[in-house]
Amino acid sequence: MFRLNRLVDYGVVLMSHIAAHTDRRFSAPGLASDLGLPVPVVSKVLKGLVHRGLLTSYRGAKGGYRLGREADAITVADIISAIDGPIALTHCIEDSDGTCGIESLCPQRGNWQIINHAVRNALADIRLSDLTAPLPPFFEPPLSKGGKDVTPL
Amino acid sequence: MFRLNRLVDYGVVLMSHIAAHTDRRFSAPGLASDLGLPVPVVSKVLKGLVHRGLLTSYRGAKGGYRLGREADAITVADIISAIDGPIALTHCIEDSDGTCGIESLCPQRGNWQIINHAVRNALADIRLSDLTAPLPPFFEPPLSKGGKDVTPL
DNA sequence: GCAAATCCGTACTAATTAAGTCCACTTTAA
DNA sequence: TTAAAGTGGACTTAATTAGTACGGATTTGC
Repeated sequence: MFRLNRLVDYGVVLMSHIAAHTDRRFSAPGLASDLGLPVPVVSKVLKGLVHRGLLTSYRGAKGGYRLGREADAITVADIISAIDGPIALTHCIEDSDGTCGIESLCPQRGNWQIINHAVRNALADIRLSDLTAPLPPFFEPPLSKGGKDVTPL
Repeated sequence: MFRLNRLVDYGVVLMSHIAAHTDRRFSAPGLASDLGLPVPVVSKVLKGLVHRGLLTSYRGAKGGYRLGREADAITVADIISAIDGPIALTHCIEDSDGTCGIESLCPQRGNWQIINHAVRNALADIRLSDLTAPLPPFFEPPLSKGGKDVTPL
């Protein structure tokens, strides 16, 4: 179906949620309950985002995550490639192990680069700050009652 | 890896090959041997392309395939969606079976539409006539044992 | 009219990839 | 010191994709 995989889907949702409250730290369990997803899954996604610097993590009790840089300096392409690896629509672009013997002669290579660039550029043009829809108020954790999810900074 | 599936890869290669010789009909077995792919696989891909009118098929002996319309009236988005189904990067756009209980309230929907549109537009801007690299005469297709990528590095 | 070449549709199996889980470890606040 | 967090890697299961098979329909040319 030519679609992003689910983890990327989660990633975008998580990032836009976190971006909506830059003054807070969000814990993995808290985010998981916000989104109704299993903790290990959320954790896995966050892991990738941290690794690429899109999120900063804080360990220990009251630890959690916040944006690694400004929301307008993070693009959708960044998020996708953090979780999913490089955005390469076809097999031959990404791996350089030389499985294909005819390399430089390859007549299709140019074609795929045209296509790859078009898509990459499209995704690199969308910033996190353009994705303006956070989870609405009624999805937010019950802060007043023990603040189980979101740790205020 | 956020990539097109292999059949789409084949499809683009097939289409650009066929587009390079608009005066010929190409049979499925002929194309398969040009690309070094199994006939049933090529056949499957061509099927989808015919179904969407990107190719016209001719049955019977001396039958085969040719472009269904001018190369500059066929876009990469057309090819992808013919083989792979609609270009919908995330799950919640395409199926309307209501698995997602919050549908119209869904705060992420708008975000995904931004992203989907960007990618769709990028792909719809690339025409088959822009993909100018046919298989050159000296191209010797690698002998395929099934899962080989058509597009070499 | 028949045989050969070709496309058509569907169902099936195998292979690959993605999704999700688990666990032992480290870090930090109280 | 203990509990609440993140980290990293290995693992299992689920889902999807790739590829195969086959019976049928259509056209050409002899």
